[in-house]
Amino acid sequence: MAKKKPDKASLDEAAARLRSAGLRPTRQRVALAGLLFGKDHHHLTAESLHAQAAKAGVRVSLATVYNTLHQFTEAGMLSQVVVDAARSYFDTNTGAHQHFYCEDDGALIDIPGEAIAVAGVPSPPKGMAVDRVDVVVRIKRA
Amino acid sequence: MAKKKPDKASLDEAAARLRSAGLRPTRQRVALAGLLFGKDHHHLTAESLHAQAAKAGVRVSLATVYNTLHQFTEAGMLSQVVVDAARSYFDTNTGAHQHFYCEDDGALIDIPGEAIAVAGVPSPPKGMAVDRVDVVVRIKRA
DNA sequence: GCGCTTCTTTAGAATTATTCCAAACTATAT
DNA sequence: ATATAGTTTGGAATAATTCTAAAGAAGCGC
Ligand SMILES: [Mn+2]
Ligand SMILES: [Mn+2]
Ligand SMILES: [Zn+2]
Ligand SMILES: [Zn+2]
Repeated sequence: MAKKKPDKASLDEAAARLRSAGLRPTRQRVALAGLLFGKDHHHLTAESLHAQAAKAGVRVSLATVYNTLHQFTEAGMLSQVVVDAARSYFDTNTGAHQHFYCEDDGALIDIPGEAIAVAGVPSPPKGMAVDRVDVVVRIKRA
Repeated sequence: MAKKKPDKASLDEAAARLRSAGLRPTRQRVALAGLLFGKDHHHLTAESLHAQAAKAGVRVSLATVYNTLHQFTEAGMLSQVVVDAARSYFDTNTGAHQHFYCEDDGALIDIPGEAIAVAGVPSPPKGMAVDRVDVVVRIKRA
């Protein structure tokens, strides 16, 4: 039997996490949090999470998946990765780190934050502050 | 009087450039090339170029603007900058360089290639080769 | 220039990702 | 239990981009 739904413990943990983010632990949010944070870090899109939820037997509308992803991002539980103009990726790894992006198949691979060093970033224009520095290493089949 | 259309010399130059890229110098392509390459490097979107063309009295459909931007990019005359999931930016600066991206108003500002150094990029997975390394410095009003 | 072939342009329809909306729910506080 | 404010949802609406097929223009040999 495939392990489809996250266990109760991780769901309770998810509910607690939501409460402390000021979000009501609704059935949908708890279930999505369970799917997102119960396992290793990974990358996803609204569509892929929606599909995963369906596969796990969780009924959620796509609109709610979008709402939830944005709320979780707002709350710092997810980060957004911009690598392709056509799709929005989200990342359960919110620490400072970078990515390989495979232009052939759209796959994202983490590069640990300590690995890469960016030097020489000029100071931003007056009145602006650096929010973050994103590095995308675009790769292709050799 | 505002200088609307590029002068004849730069249009001839544009036509030559197109021919050597294997593209027929049609009225539309020559005009767009004139708007794109006659001045300093800059960033643009399909919509903004389409609007600029209209203002200069050049009749071109939006579909042709999209086609042309892609063909020019293919030919190495433009590069594409991915910073926002909602819009596709193009850049007349095709040399190696990086960008500030202002999250407040969507403005792009060049960072010279020599300024930034990225160290520690791990080698890509077997069979893959690095196409390029993009650095986006996201800034916000302080 | 003429005719032929091939490439281009274009209006408008189609596609895709995402957001909006208003009505039907539901978590939480009292 | 009730009331209230926050949530979910199906479906419509947006917006950027691509597709289609028909009409137009460029290049070539004559
Ligand atoms: Mn990761
Ligand atoms: Mn889109
Ligand atoms: Zn990541
Ligand atoms: Zn640039």
